[in-house]
Amino acid sequence: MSIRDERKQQSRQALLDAALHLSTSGRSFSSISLREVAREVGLVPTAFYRHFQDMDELGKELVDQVALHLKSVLHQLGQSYLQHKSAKTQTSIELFVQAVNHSPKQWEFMISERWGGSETVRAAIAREIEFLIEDLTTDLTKLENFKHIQHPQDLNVLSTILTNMSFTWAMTWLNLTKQYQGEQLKQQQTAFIENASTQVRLLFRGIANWER
Amino acid sequence: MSIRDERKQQSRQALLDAALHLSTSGRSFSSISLREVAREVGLVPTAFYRHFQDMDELGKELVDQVALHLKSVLHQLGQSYLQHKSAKTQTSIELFVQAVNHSPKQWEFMISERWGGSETVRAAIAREIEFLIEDLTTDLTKLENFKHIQHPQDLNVLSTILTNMSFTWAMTWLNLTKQYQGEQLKQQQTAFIENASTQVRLLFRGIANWER
DNA sequence: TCACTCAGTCAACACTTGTTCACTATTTTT
DNA sequence: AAAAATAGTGAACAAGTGTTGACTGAGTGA
Repeated sequence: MSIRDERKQQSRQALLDAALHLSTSGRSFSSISLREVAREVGLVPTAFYRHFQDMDELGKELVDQVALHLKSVLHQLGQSYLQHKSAKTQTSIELFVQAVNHSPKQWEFMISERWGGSETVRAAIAREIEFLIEDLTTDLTKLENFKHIQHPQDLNVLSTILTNMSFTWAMTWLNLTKQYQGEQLKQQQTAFIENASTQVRLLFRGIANWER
Repeated sequence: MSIRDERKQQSRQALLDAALHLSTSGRSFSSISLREVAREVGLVPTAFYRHFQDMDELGKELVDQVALHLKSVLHQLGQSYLQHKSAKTQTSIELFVQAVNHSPKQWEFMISERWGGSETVRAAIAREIEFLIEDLTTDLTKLENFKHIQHPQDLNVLSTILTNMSFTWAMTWLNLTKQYQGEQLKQQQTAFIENASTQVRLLFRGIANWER
């Protein structure tokens, strides 16, 4: 890649990073301005147009990038679940919140903009979530515990629940860090993990006794 | 109430209605302006200050009002569930989406602003949702099917799941109406109802076989 | 009846927004 | 080495924003 293309790529990425940063600092993507994003990376507003036609185009690109990131994180998470044979549900949840802690902005963006104010971003996210659910479904097919499920669409239902619930967990978890601190935070966190674990156990108890 | 107070109340309510309308027309609450709201009800921007200090205060009030509405709708829904003894899960879901259809803007506001761009609105909604979960928990206590649940916090977990999932259902349902139309819409809708029903059955199968 | 309260008006302010256009300076291509 | 391409600049625009202060006039209470 030529020097110029490389630098352009840097600026482009800086704009995307700035947008992600700004729209996960208590604001929403639809309420941040083109000028703010440009200012954040030390660029003049007009330079923005060298990279994106408008904020909507940046938003679409940002969704793609964030979704790609989350997908790899989730895949990694799934692998480490398969590795540890007799994995307890609680440790699974702990691994999950650890993953959320590792890239909080990506999770927050994906979840809060899912029903956010930008039409195009919403559409892009909906598309990515469908893929996510699809991927999870095929992963579940390979698990020993679900061999007794006859109708494949039942696994899809489970995948849908798990995905949606994990989004709620992630956001609730992140909110804890914002609301509490110190010892009280730790208390709330362990309480939450216990709660989420029970949710999963409840769900898997349903699966174990499933018949149409 | 005096004539003047009555008219003031009308304007106040008109402002709240306008805000709800604007923030559920593909936009978000944090991206609508004080002037827009005033303009929508045919008032000069400065008149806004006779009713609210700023948009945040209006937002808090709007959350209160919407939450009150949803609470009554949900209570009514719960009652009609208790009335019909052998209620099938599918008809329950159908009643639910019917309720969502009855006041779509309220549902959309509550759900999309739950993780939205306004700090104060988010806090207010979080508070209301906690109450909602609490109420549902006490309602579940009275149901015959759950008498075997020993730990009361387990019912709270179930209530949490149901509440969060119903939010996702409501939003997914409303999105169908925006994405499809005609015969294809009906197809998607019945498919969704089937899907959501399976989710509930899965959950209740877990409850039926519950033990710590 | 008459002074008073106050919801709504009007004009003005300082500021931010998206977008245009002509420009500069550096890299790439010929 | 000359010419072309282009990321970033700078000034300017029309339009929208929140908030101020002084006003008007219909309804209220003495």
